[in-house]
Amino acid sequence: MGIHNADVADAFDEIGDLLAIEGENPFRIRAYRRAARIVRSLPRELAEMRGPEEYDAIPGIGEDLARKILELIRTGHLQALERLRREVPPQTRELLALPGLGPVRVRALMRQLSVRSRSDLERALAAGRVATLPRFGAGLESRLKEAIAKREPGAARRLPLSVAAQYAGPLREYLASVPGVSRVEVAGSFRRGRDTVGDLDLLVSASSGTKLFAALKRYPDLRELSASGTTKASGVLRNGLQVDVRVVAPQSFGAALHYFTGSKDHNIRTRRLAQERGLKLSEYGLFRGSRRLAGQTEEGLYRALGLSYIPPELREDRGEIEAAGRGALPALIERSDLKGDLHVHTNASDGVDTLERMVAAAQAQNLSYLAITDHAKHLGIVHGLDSERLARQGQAIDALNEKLRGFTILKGAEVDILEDGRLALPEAALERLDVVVAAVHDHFGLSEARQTTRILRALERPCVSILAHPSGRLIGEREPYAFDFEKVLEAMSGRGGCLEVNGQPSRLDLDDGHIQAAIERGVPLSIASDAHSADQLANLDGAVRQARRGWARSQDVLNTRTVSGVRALLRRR
DNA sequence: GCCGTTTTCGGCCCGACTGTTTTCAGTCG
Repeated sequence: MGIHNADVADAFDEIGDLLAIEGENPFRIRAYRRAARIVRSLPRELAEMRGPEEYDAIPGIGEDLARKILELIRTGHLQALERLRREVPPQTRELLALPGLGPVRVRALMRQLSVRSRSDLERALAAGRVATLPRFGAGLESRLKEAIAKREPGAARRLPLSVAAQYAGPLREYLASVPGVSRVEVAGSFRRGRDTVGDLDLLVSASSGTKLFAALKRYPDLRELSASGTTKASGVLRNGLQVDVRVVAPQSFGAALHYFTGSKDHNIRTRRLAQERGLKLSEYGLFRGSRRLAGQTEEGLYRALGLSYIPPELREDRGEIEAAGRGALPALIERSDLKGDLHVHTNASDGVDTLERMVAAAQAQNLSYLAITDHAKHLGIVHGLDSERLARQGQAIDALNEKLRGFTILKGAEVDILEDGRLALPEAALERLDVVVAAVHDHFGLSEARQTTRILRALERPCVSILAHPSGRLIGEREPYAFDFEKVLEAMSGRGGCLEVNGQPSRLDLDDGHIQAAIERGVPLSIASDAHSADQLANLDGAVRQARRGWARSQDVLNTRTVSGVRALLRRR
């Protein structure tokens, strides 16, 4: 059916907003918003699950929300939401996104000036009626006029992590060069390695906040400084990226880093844990009364809370706190665990570097094998290899392998899965390869049923070793195509072979939730650069970060094995 | 609305900044 987790999350978010405008109990509102976040990042589709009992088992989803999920999936509607929409005009939600407007002021606008949309607000502002309301003033009035005139949509869109990194690096270096600054860390979702970043959170250890913020104000790439106190400042870069800078003393740095890294849900959980033990956790440290028990380092903080150290990639309140309490956190994979890369291109197809240069780059990256997987010839793929060119590349690989010591090149190809599930190369050509990477590159708009059948049919071919970038998403550009991931997992767990974690910054596909689901089903991962040039082998770093967010350990990943181990596993089918 | 070694009611993270303000509410992260 048509209801996806994102639809459920959107409905809960809308309920949360409308309840807030109504002035409901803040904790009830938080429950809806929290449930929306949880549902949105769930690795499995709710519609595929058994029903209310299974929903209720998800932490943060209780009896009531389980019932609402069921209602939405069965009927496509939520009576509670429709009732709310009759009480609170749904367009008032868009007012919440404007700066300085929260539920209290939106309610005042609605009740006292009959403002129920952005255009209503625009008229009320023009008539000079807004500043007359209690707790509204001239300052807020002009800020709102400006925001509406600029047609600011409110919440700025999230940038891919790799793009945010281009701005975070220079800003960090700039702040580190300010006199009196001893340490600068980029925290927030950037540090947690999320695939997209909404703003940059920088934490600074410095003798004086005001001096630092004066320097920040002179940062050439800064468009405006919107708030600046003694310990905290906020601004916007020229590209629209929001930046928050916080200054703390060294003895609080660990606690502040923890607080500023988040996630929000992880912080709330750890603070509650402290509270249950009669302690207080804030960005200044962990305290019993006025005595500081920890705070200089994150390690010390977790230790004092009775938890093992939780790597930032896991801090999403997805069970990491419970696991850390039991000492049962996974030993996450690290970049140095990777021994090879099973998906790269050369200038034989659409890459830019030669076979030799790709091999040299892999050696420089401390890898001991590399699968060359140029595109097979297919409509729309430029310079794709046909059987004959593939055979010739195979000879070149044999010749180079002769010369190499302690390094092996595997023969492979990235083969299109055609619309009907056939592969774009004949069986005879595929059989001669060590690694066949299959991928969907067109017809993204097929129905879920047809797309799933297409992929499953390709997976019936024993020669297919790896399903590359399985969801087809391009961050910020293209949504994943519709397909049933559960069915793909089921097929993979029966047949062997692995799912790829593609390191191209705009792909990072599988995402973290899918990775976790694959691991739970025992489906191995291939962590791949999909490099189209020698320097893109560095994509492996991003793919490892993504895999860590999916709780991946070294043993969950095929290419942490030696080349003979990989060969043995690929040959077993 | 969720949750429970203080368990079916009564709690629910904690603090900074702004200006609506003259002692604090609202917003934000």
